[in-house]
Amino acid sequence: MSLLNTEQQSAVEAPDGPALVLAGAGSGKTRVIVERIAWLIGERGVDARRILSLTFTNKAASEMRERISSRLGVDKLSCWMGTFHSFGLFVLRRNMDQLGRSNQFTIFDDSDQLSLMKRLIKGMPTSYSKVSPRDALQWISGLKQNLEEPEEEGAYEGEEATFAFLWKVYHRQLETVSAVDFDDLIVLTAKLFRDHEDVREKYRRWYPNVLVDEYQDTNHAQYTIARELAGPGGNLFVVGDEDQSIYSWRGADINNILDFEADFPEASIFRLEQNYRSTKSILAAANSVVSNNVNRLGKNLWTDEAGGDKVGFYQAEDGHDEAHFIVDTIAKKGWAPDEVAVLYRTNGQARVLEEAFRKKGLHYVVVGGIRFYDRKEIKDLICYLRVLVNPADSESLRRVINVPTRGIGATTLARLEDQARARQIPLLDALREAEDDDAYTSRVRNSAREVVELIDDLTWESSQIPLAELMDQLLERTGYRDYVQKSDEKDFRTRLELLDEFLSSCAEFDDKEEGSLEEYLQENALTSAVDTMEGVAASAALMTCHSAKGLEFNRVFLVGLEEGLLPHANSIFDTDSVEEERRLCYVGMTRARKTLILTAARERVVFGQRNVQDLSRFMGEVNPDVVEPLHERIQPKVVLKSEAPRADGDKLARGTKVRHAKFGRGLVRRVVGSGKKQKIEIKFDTGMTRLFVVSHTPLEIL
DNA sequence: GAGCGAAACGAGGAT
DNA sequence: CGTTTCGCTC
Repeated sequence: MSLLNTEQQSAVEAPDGPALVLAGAGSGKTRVIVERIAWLIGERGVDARRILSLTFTNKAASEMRERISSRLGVDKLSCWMGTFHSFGLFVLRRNMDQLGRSNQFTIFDDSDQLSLMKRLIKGMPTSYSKVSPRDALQWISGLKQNLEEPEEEGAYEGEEATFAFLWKVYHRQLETVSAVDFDDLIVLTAKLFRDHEDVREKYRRWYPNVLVDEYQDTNHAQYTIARELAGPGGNLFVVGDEDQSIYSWRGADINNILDFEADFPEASIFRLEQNYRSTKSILAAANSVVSNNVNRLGKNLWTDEAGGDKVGFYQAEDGHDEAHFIVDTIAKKGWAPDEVAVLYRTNGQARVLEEAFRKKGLHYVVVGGIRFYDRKEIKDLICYLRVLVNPADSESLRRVINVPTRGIGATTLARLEDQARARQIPLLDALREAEDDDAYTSRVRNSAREVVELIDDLTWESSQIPLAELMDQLLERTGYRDYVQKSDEKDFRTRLELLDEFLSSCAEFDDKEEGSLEEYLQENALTSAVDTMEGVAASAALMTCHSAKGLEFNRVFLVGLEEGLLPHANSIFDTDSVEEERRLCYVGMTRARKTLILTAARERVVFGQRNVQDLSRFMGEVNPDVVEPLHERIQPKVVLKSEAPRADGDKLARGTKVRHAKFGRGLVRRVVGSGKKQKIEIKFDTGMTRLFVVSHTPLEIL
């Protein structure tokens, strides 16, 4: 193992008290934390249990744990390591009662939040304006992450008055069903530490050493947790890079890092500017882009590495061409797929790339996008399990109360919920009472009994039998497999496989022989896409720049360097947002060790529309001395554009008979828009109906 | 209440 | 373009 350089060494041996390590990309900041913890334990004789290390993902935590263990030569390392969210969960499970709430609670993910908010908006008094559920949640989340609450009634006008109203009913409902959202895991913990001295003192004494990685992406509530734990002059050791702050939309406050010196005047400050990851060319390219940001402390990364290959740049015709260029390059260079990453700005870009990888027969994994537990089938089962653990969770019960359909439709559900609300009892208990209530039809009463018995039996069994067995029973008794099979004839196979996959994940949990059903659910809620990335052998990784944070690869393709994509269209009117996009671009570029290839497309299909794309401003900022254009094609593209007769858009109207070069005769059903983007819907004689962009469709008017 | 097709809607990044 | 909601029929 190579020795640490002088800067790293002095950071590792920083004196007690607050310390800020400003560490550039690839400067070994994780290594510094690893060595710091090893040093605290090995040299300073600190009890490992007294160390709390907070990371951005659970994967980062477990990797850190492994490195420290092998560094110290121990099997089991008893430091507490994990994300702020898992730490919040850890604290709340033991102290929620201090806040007057049950220690047993469900964690709501964003789809739970969204459906709850949608319903709350529907049920709002008409005096409030209609708002979008997403906007409402965002407004609420923005306040929460700053540990703020809405001001008194009357302080707001228009939309904000509605948001403030929703803030109240939203949280009232969360409390009623004993649930917390992701923000609450942080916010409630921060409040617990801030307002409850006994709890704070307990944890402060237990964890005199607090370390925070990726400090630039902490929000105010997370900062409060760290500050309260460490106390004035405490051993708070934070590591971050202001150039990699890419989560302001999630409340991350870059000022936490910019103001550290002001917050902790006695803090030791260290700067790590030597990069050990990338070649000179890659570093020069990345530096030349990020140096265009005004709002930064400013540092200049350097490296002893050789220049390496120049940074490649390929401007493709369109998204397909871009994807083919990538797979062709991988094949031509003979790169092992697992040393390659393709990084993009939006998840939507994965589709075309996947297609190309499949066609080329290259193994790949898409990291992120739709999570496994977000799939409808899995979510249904999770909701059943949630009710077993938390009978007050009426939100989860209402989702599955009629899944598979058992005769409790919207009207009955509304009646049951009215009952529950009037009597202030959970939905499950309202269902219990409906069993014997003549006011309901016998069909409903039977269904109610069925659900109640199912929940009661499984609740009892959940403490007796392994989770996989419990799941089996659940599937059996609900007839869920039949339900899936019947509901959709086409892809029921994949969906049944999904169930099997879920069953094996349950069996895996059983094998670990620790933890309750409750912990299983909570663990799942906090598992990130990157956490589960490991284990897929010999595959290229396809992911967003955000997901790639903290990772590194030998070969990196950073794709879609176009205005509107990177920088994203929603950011280009605001200077601060453009700076964040630039940092995101920088993060993407600095993931590369040996090869970095940038690509852009001249045209791209966005939202089903073929658009002409401008080259990204960031591409223009890359130092041209280190760029090599790759425009000579690997396989000369055969230009075979069929010059089928083009229909004149003006003559197309509803009812016009047309002939499509590929699909044959049909009838125009509707015409949308005009000019280049005009679209028409055609119903063909074959019975098929499709939508076309007129200017790109070989059509003939009959 | 269930089931189906049509219409409308919304699409950034994620613990 | 894919998903959710709407509105109709049985």
